[in-house]
Amino acid sequence: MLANVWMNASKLAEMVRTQGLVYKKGKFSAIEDAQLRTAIENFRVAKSMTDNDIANLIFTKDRGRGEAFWQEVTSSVHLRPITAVYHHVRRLWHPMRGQGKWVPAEDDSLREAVAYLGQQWEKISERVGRSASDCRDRWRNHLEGQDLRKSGHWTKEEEEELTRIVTELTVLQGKEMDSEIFWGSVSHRMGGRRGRQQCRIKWTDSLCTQIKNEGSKPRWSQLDAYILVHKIDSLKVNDDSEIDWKKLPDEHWNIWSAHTLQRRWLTMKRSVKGYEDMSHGELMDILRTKKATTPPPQNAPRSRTQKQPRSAETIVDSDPEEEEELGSSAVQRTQSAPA
DNA sequence: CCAGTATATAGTAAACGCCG
DNA sequence: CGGCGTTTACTATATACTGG
Repeated sequence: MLANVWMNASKLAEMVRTQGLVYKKGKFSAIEDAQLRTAIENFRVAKSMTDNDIANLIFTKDRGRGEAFWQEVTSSVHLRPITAVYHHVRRLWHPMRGQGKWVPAEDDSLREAVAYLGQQWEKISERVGRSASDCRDRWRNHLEGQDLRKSGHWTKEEEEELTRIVTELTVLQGKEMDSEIFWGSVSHRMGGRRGRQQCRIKWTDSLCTQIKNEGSKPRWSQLDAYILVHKIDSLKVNDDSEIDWKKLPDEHWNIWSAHTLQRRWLTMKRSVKGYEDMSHGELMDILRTKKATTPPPQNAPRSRTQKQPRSAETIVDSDPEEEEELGSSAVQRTQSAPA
């Protein structure tokens, strides 16, 4: 069904409601990508086609001609709808993808193309030499309204303005401070001086975190690293690309944004020598021991720089699954520090 | 104890991506 | 195609380390 019927999103949603259909959405993991590559290669060999033939098949506008191809490829990934595979593969195989930074000449070319053609991104793509979605992103995120846009450090006033706007949109509506927000409109209400991504990152990583920590910036501690490693470990994923970062924090350990946690994970991962050639499992084995056996420097000189140490006990005893012998040692370490 | 240097972190920007 | 989210790269600054 998923692999054979082309359903758009609303049709899918309806099937979920009426038929109890289950399907997977969201970012494709590294494992799924590998499965897709294998399936495509198998198809190519079985039909004795060239890479070029495959590319033609992927990008042909004649949906009927590629029907068997898309069905077979889709069946190689679990619970993905054929429509999602179609879009994903076309992006992945796009000849103009991944060209890196835009140079000023390209920006000029894009401005000119938009002025001439309006927002016809496929046509613009041909003129500029970047994929249609790259052109659209570059335009809407960076070029449009660029004269208004500010970059660099935020002033106190800007931070207060953002806090006020977000508070109006969340707390004053009876919502959580870190609930979903339409960042496009926040950006608009900031007078376009800051873009949607600027506003979002500034809020989730900095201002919101600071408020949750009673007004002062929290510092990343060894305990946080410990919790992060063990949370990831408890997910039992095969690869870190399968982690849903939004689901990591819980009610007692929620001061760090998903974005921050991902970044922390990345640097932690890179700190392991030879991580590039390791499986996720091997990496976790190393990190589990590394983060469990390296206690924070005793009566840490670190704690002096920590303006306002938050209560560590609440955080620790909130992780019932993760205590065991390691958990209890973490409690001891941290309880002696603040107070 | 200090200066000089290596390393970690925070803040920012932007590429990359999925959904309806 | 417009909407928004996620992941990674870059860089300035803070912190740790080292030899003198």
